[in-house]
Amino acid sequence: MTVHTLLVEDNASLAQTVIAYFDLEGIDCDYAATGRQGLELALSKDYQAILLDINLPRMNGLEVCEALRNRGVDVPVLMLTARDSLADKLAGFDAGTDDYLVKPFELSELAARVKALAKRRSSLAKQLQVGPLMMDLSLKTAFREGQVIRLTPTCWKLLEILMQESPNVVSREKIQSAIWSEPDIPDSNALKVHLYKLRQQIDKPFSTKLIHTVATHGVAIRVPND
Amino acid sequence: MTVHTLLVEDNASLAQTVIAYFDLEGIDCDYAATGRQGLELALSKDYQAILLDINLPRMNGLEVCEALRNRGVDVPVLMLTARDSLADKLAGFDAGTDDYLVKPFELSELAARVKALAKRRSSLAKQLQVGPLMMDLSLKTAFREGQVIRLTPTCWKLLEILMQESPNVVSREKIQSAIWSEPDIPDSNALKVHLYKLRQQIDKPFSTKLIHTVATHGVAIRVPND
DNA sequence: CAATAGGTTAACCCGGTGTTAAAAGACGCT
DNA sequence: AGCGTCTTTTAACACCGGGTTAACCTATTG
Repeated sequence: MTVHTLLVEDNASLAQTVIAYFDLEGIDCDYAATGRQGLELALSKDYQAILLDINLPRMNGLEVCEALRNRGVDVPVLMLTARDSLADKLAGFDAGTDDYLVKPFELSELAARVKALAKRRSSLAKQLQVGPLMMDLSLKTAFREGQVIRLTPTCWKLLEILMQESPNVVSREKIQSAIWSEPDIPDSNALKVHLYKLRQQIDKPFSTKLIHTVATHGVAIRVPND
Repeated sequence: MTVHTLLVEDNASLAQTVIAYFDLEGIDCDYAATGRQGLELALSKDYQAILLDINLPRMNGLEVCEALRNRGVDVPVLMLTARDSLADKLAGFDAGTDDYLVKPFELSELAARVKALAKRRSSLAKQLQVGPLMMDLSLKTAFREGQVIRLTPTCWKLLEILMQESPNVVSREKIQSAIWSEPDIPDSNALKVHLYKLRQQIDKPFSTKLIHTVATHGVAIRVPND
């Protein structure tokens, strides 16, 4: 069985070397040159492992990794770093990295680690995160600043949609059709009430509000200023 | 919600198979047999994803993709390739491809990727920019020199029209029919007032003015001297 | 210097949204 | 089935901010 991976690396010649070697090892490897492009690919396809250079144009490797985790992608990530500093490694694990390798490295070692990673799914659970808010999809539990948040089923769905789209604004129509299936959308102001209850749970007890209504456009969940 | 796609493929029987399968998956699919025809369709309609065969008569897939990008079309493109060579993949990303699939492929996988692409497109940050002014359509937020600009719904629409047309002058009639739908266009000087308020937000706090009225012709938003 | 296009200001009105309480419905338990 | 609890929906109301007006001001042009 072939292994499907994604390499995000701005040094084209290094990338080509790695890809050529992986080819011999039976590892299929997609390639992106920028962090942003890598993130897009990682979100659009299902890889068994992702290799991220730390230094990338547009969006660095740690940021890419964090963005992936925030959207619930739990593919194993291996970080490639030129700097052998402790700070980087720690930051890497904070961002949700599974392994790292310091440049320069042996191609054979890289291949071995990738294969190892591909075998085991990332140990991290599937979860969504927006600032201090965290939603564990497998535990079916939401937290803010470590505290458990109790949510009714509809509020859960509502929050899930908002977090998936975060930091974008979601139109009320979109929210409705996501919560209720077409025919039985409530005719009155049910959504308003659920939104209100959600706010009670998520924002009321804390100082910074995360749920924001954008007049006529809809609602967004995001950390302010961002 | 149905997904609208365009398939450009010269092999008619393969195309038919794909179209039939997509139908089952709820994916609406237009079809073109040549690159040139595909390009025309892609330019005339608004698709959520475009599937391009690399080998096409008249104009190959990469060329079609490049032509689309050059004209500012940013619809996600998935390239279908028979050759599994690195060169092709790289050339594909150069041309602005978002994803690719090597023939022969599973129909289910193709459908999955198309759906992923279509979804990503809608959540991808689309934004308008004019000099220091930036409008993020997904965040529903406008910035000037990094600062957030607070806009009322009508001012938002107004700015959107101006930026879309920038640096061209937009006539007042055009603005009106864009903001209000035909029957309920205000009879008095509502537009003047909104324009005024927009200026307050966008130009007042800064040294260079971006909104310019061109006597009797209308209004334009652009960086001066340009 | 009049005529006309565009800019400024403030007042009023209306609609979208937030809030609250109570009725209706779903669900598990005995 | 019947009870109690929790959730969802409904309805009614309060509130605030944006939209529209109209009236006045300024600039430009023939």
